Amino acid sequence: MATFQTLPGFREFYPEDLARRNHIFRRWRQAAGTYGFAEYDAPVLEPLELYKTKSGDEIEGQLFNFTDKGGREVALRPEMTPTVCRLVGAKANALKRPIKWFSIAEFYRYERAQKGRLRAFFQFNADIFGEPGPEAEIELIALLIQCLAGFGLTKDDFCVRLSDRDLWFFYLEALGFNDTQARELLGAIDKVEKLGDAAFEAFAEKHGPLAPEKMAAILGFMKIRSLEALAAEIGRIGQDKLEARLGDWRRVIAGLTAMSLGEFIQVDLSVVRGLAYYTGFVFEAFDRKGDLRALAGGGRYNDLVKKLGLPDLPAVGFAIGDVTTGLLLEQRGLMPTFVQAPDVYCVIGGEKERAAAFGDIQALRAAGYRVDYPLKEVGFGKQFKAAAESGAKVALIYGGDEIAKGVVKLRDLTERSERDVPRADLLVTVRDFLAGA
RNA sequence: GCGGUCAUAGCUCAGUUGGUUAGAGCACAAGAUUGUGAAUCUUGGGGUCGCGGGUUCGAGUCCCGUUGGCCGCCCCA
Repeated sequence: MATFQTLPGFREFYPEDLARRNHIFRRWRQAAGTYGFAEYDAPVLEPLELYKTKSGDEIEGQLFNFTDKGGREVALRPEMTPTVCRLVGAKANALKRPIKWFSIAEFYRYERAQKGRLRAFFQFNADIFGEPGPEAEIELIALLIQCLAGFGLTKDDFCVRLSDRDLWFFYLEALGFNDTQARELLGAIDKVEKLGDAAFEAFAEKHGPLAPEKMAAILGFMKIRSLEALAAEIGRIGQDKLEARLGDWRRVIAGLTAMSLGEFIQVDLSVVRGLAYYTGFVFEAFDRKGDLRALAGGGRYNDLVKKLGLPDLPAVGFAIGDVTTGLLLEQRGLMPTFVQAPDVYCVIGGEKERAAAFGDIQALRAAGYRVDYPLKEVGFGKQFKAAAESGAKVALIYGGDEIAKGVVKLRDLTERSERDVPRADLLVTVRDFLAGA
């Protein structure tokens, strides 16, 4: 066994693995491009303080962090959001609005690896800055859907659960809770799916038991799964803030429906996400059939840019990871197999013929064709076998007889037929052959 | 950080109540083969049996520890 092992939670990408990874990246990049998002990148290493400021000191336990030789406390990035906030914030006054940016980058988290979660992973991040209205949510959720639908996944494979922290705060306010209590209740709501009623025990210990009718209202609000039911409940409460917020919901749903994406959306107020920095809509993409963890997640974070010491800038964004996406595609049989085949494979008789072949090989390569040949002199039998196994459509045979006649034998590896081609016509003949094949 | 489970060749695995020099298939390489295809035959390389310790005359096999994979808990930006 090897003396040095790969670090836990890290992956190596052998050619087949990298081909699959690139396939995912290609689709994401394509989606972002068609939605008018500009790609950026940023440092892998950042000041530790950037993440502590955003998420609190406890975050350090989940980071790959160390002190560099200059005495700086630094960390490998665990996410892109604070970084992109800094990039955008630094030039906020000079950038055209809306600012629509995306990136594909590797992230590092010091956590125990398990299914769908590793210590090093890639994420596609997309954000819109400078647009406070729900139009930004429409655009971003549509992009999120395309980031999965681009692989052939349909509304039967995944859905986007839409929720809203503002709506919750207004609702809890209407029920008579103060801001501190509301935050704690949201923490409990986030855990109800796992813990059931026990999720509210911590709240009850601090603030006294929940009145049965309020508990029932909260549990009922969580179970809302349609815009109609939401409107009905808000109408029952009759509070102005809730009514106004319902208007934003109608716009988001209407917009996505007009994009023919309505069937991907699932109203689900049980999604609140643990992160305290989200300020409005939050959304997560889920596998509809399987038991995978969340495929993607995002939401609005209007206060974060300012919190990082930058201009006040509304923002909404999401991230989707390569690990769960890859698992889902494998499960659905939507991950293609990739073969790296040359267009042309050259069979070369000996050293003399090699010199002639090299000239043609380079000419074909300059014309953009993928050309391969045996590095060392081997028998014809082996070479023909290698040519067939390479996956090339055509073999060019450089034997002593051919060179003497000024021709190359062109073998159709599919049809197993051969013909002589004057070397002067080789480029044109190969081009026509490959174009016709 | 906690728990379960597994670890023999590049891959899939076999390996008897502990007993000689650890095997097979696939894959890879060479040859049969100095001009024609995934075949066949022959041959070869490749293992400190994850690592370390213990029991024993003797450990791939039993015991303890440890590292790593997988699964789950905590967490999940």
